[in-house]
Amino acid sequence: MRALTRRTGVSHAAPYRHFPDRDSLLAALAAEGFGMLGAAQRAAAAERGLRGMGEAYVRFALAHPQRFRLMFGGQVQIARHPALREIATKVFDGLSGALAARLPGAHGAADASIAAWALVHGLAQLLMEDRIAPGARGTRTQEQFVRDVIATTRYAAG
Amino acid sequence: MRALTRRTGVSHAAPYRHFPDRDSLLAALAAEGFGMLGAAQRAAAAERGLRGMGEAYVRFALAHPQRFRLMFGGQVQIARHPALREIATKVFDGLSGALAARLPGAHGAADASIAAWALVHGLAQLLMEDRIAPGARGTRTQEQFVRDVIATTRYAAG
DNA sequence: TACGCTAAGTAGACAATGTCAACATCATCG
DNA sequence: CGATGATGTTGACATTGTCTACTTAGCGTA
Repeated sequence: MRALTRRTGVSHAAPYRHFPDRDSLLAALAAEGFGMLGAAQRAAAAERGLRGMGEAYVRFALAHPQRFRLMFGGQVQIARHPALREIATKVFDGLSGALAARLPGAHGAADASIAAWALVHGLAQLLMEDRIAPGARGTRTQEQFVRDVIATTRYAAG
Repeated sequence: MRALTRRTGVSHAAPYRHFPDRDSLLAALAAEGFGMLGAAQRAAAAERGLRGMGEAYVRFALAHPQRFRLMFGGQVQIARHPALREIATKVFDGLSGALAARLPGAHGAADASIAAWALVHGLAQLLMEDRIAPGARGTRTQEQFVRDVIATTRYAAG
C-alpha cells in the first residue's frame, strides 16, 4: 500500500481520500478485473463461440495473474463489498447463461455449464501457478495446449 | 504470525527457532497440506476409483479452505522452497498418473487427465470461494451436486 | 472580484507486525 | 560436573495500515 503510493509519487495517506481502507481498494481492483473478464468473455463468445470463451478465460488469467488471484484468491471478502459481489455475479450469470444456452441436453445443462466453467477456471489457475509439469505440454504452444485440453471433454445431459 | 504465537501461548519470536522466516512456516504448512491431499487421494482411489478421487479433492478443499488457499493461492512461491516443490509435484504426478491410467484412449490420455484434474480443482475453488450461485445446486446436497457436475463430463481421446 | 465550499493531498503520529540480536533455561552426554 | 545444543524470552528496529489535523487547488455563487 505504501509501496503503491511511492510508485505513484504521492504521499502515503493519499489513497484514503478515495478508499476507506486497503480492502476497499483491493475490492475496487477486483471489480475492475471482473469488468475486464466479462468484456473479454463477451467478445470471445461473439467471435469464436464456446471454445473461444474458454480460451479467453485462460488467456485472461495468464495475462493478469495478480488480478486473477485478487479476484479469486479469497483475499477480498466479497460479502463485505456489495459492488464487487454484484459485478462478479453478473459476470458469472452471463457466463453460465451463455454456456447453458450452447450446451446440449436439458436436465444436465446447468450442471454441465458449471463443469465447463470449473474446467477452464481450474486450468487457468493451474497454469498460472505453474503447477502443470512442463512435460505435459510437450512441444505445443501454450494456446494450443489449452485448446487441446479443453477439446478432450464432452458434456452429456443427465 | 504474532497472533499465532499468542494463540499458542508462546512468545512472539519463538517461531524463529524453528523456521527462518514467515514464508518458510507457510511453506511447511502448505507441504503438510499436500501430504494430506495426497493421502486422501490415494485412499479415495483405492476405495471408490476415479470419481471418488475427484470428490475427495473437492471435499479436501471444502474441509480445509485456508490450507487449500495456501497451497494454490500463489502466496508461497514454490520456487523458493524445494521441499514444497518436491512434495507438490509428487502428489500431482501420482494424481495424473492415476488419472491417465484410468482414462480411455491413447494420445489424448495425458491431456484428458489434466482436464479432469482442472475440472475438480476449479470446482473446488469455485465452491470454496462461494462463487457458484445457490440456485445451481438446487435442493441437492453439496456432495451430490459435486458428483453430478463431475458426472456430466466425458473424456474423448484424440 | 472575492468568498466559501468541497475534493484532494500532505505531514505527523499511533499501534501492530515481521525480523533480528542478546540473553536465559534446560536436557543430554562426554 | 561442565559444556553444548536446542528452545524460549525480552527488547529493539524498520515498516506497515490507519487516523487526525492541516493545507491547498478548483469552482460556482454572490
